[in-house]
Amino acid sequence: MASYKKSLGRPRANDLKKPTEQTILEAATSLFLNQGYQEVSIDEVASKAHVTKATVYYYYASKADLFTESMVQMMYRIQKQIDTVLNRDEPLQVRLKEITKAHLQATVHIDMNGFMRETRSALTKEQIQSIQQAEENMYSSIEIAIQNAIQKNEIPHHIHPKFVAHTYIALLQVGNYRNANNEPIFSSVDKMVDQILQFFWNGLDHK
Amino acid sequence: MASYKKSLGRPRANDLKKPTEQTILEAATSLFLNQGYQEVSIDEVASKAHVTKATVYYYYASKADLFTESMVQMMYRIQKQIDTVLNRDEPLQVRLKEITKAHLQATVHIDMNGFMRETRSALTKEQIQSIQQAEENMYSSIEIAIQNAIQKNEIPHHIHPKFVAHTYIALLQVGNYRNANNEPIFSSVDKMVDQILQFFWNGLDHK
Amino acid sequence: MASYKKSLGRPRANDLKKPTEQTILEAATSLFLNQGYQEVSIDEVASKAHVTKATVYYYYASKADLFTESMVQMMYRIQKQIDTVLNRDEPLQVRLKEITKAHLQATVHIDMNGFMRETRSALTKEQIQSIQQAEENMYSSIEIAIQNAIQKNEIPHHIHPKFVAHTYIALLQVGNYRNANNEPIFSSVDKMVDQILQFFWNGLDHK
Amino acid sequence: MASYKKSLGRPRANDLKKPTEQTILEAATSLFLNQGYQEVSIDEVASKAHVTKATVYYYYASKADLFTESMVQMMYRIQKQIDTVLNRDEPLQVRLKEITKAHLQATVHIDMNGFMRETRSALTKEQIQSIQQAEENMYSSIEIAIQNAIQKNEIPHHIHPKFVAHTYIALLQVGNYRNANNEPIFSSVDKMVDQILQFFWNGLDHK
DNA sequence: TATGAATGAGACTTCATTCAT
DNA sequence: CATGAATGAAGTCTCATTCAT
Repeated sequence: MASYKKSLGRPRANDLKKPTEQTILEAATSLFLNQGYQEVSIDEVASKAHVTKATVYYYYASKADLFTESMVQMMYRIQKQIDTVLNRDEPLQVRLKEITKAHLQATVHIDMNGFMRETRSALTKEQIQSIQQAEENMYSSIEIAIQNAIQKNEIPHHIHPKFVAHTYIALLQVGNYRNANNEPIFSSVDKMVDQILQFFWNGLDHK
Repeated sequence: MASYKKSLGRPRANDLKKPTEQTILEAATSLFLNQGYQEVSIDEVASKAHVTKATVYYYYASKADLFTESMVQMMYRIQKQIDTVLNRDEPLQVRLKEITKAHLQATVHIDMNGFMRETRSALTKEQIQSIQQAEENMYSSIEIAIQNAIQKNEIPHHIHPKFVAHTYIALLQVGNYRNANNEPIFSSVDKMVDQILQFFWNGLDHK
Repeated sequence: MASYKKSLGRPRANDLKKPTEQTILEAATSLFLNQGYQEVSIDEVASKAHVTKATVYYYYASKADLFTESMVQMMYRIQKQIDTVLNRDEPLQVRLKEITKAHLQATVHIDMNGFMRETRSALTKEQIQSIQQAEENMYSSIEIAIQNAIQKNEIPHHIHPKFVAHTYIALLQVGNYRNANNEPIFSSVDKMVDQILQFFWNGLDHK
Repeated sequence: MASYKKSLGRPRANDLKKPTEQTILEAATSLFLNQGYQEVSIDEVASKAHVTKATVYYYYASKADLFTESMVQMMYRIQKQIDTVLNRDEPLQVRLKEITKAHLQATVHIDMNGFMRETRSALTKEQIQSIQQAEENMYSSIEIAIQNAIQKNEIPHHIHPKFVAHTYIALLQVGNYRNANNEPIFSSVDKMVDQILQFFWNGLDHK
């Protein structure tokens, strides 16, 4: 099915070819994020990674496995990126602004809630837990930043960090909304970022 | 798959029975909401509605059709319920509290964003538009309530009604979050409702 | 499924409505001839006859029945037409010319051979025989005309009437051939008719 | 439906075996010729080729594809056979006799006209053209032989080669006719061959 | 390491037919 | 006379998975 051809013999080392395993995972991640679990076929993944279906199975025992590893790796990467920003020595407001902007500019949006509904019945309990763990780690990063900000009196003491972390992520989704004509709520990303953060910051401040 | 048996031909009249068409639609709605488009098979819908696959096709030309009509009808129903509450002569805060509580207690949560990713490629343009239209109508209801509240000076003049409407719905999603152990953020629904509304109300109030 | 509406009540007698049964048969004949047995669905027949599927079944016990009656009636009609011409008091050559021309101008061509291959397994033995009988009657008409022509010394004595009758029908098929671009062998029907008859007449004349 | 069992995965190599692809094509050809397009199910083809339905789809993307390739390959084979005989250095009459006899003895008869009516709506334009092209190639072979015979003065100059080629094939069909009792027109094949050729030869000779 | 060949299970869909009204 | 509602059986096609090479 795949018509892609490789030249014969062992590939030269300086081809700086990514290991096949990683190539496959990246192809899978992108497809799963854009189309959802069921819509993506192993053939599609294989074709996008320029290998054959059997090769995908050589590295990943099942589609559910491939999905799980894709999601976990992706969330891990996002978490690292968030962490990098959050660990800077700047006011929380500044750091969140950067994260918010980055998220709204990315083409790929995470919305695990919707994802899992479709996927749940195809995964084992362990696989579901792996993914949810990775998701919670993402939330935890933000939660910790909130807690630190509380200690630095950047935000009120009485707020609930976990709730606020989720609130923040939920507000990000608003920035990704498009109506039937594919138009966002505000025409510029910057406007959107400002509105979201202002709303979020106000929301925290309940005297 | 269907174990329920009926004999061939037109069934004897029975006034107590809901029309088959509606029975099927309800079965479909519930399944689609819980499992997503791809995970639900027509056989499952049929079996849940106590009819055969062929009967489903007698009323709905395709799975995509059935899905579209399910979603549109469902969102229409939700919109009506929201409208009923919103049209009461009470402070907005009181009315939103009721809606929030109702939503968090319902077992079914709408999250069209995630839904459509999975489904997009299976639907025609017209079908997608139908669904998105119904979704926008839901948001509009809230938007209008916001606008009315602005005129009554219940909330500040400078806020953006559409943005706020989306914000509100996004916050509702937080109330539906469950972690890997299926635990919500707060143990009681009432607590959750209060927190969401307080955050929302604060968020509006940016002096 | 059929959206066609009739006005209420018993139709007026002077509507000169063809009896429903015949309307259905005509719709069926035309569809079967153009698309073959399997390609035509009862729904299509019903829709073309402006009745519902159930009405078709009210008059014809099965699709195979409907097909059989369609074919038999059609061949009977063709036979009558051929007979009318053949019974005239003119040279055989003149009479055949008329039949040939009529056949080549008709949009519908009979080719029972091909038809029956597709249909055989769907019909009962009796139904197949009915159709083949009707077909043979058609051939017989021509055969008899040949025999009469022999007695009138219009054509040689030693020829085999049945063989010649089949030969004649086979040559008619040549006139219906269209190549990949839908072009016939000769550009005008008259040219085709002349060539076929000249070939046929020569063919008979084996001294 | 298929009762023949094989285990999953790639089968052990076995040089004696015809390639699966060809086995399937042959099974398909025979079934299509005898029963027509619609009557043949992929399951039947698979079962006749001792593979599963999925294997058929591994090699042929759709039923229409399988049909197209079957017909094209079959006509190509017939054309080659005809060519082999036609290219011999013998009088045309002798060569046609051999072809005629071979055709009447074969169990499989080509009658594309009837075939295509039933099939047209299931094939793409390209597929129909492929088949018609293969058919025309068959006719061309004969046409060319006719033209050569004209140059060698074996048959009159004034005849129209394409028309005559079609005439010849049409006459072959007469030899395949069977009445309601499955009896041919003449009891022996040799008699039939003689009659057809005599008629054909006479037909050509119109002074 | 990588893959071509094959399969089993299941999905969507169509359609002839039946039956109470 | 005519039909709306329902079904059973079958058909095409997809896809995750397996296995010998």
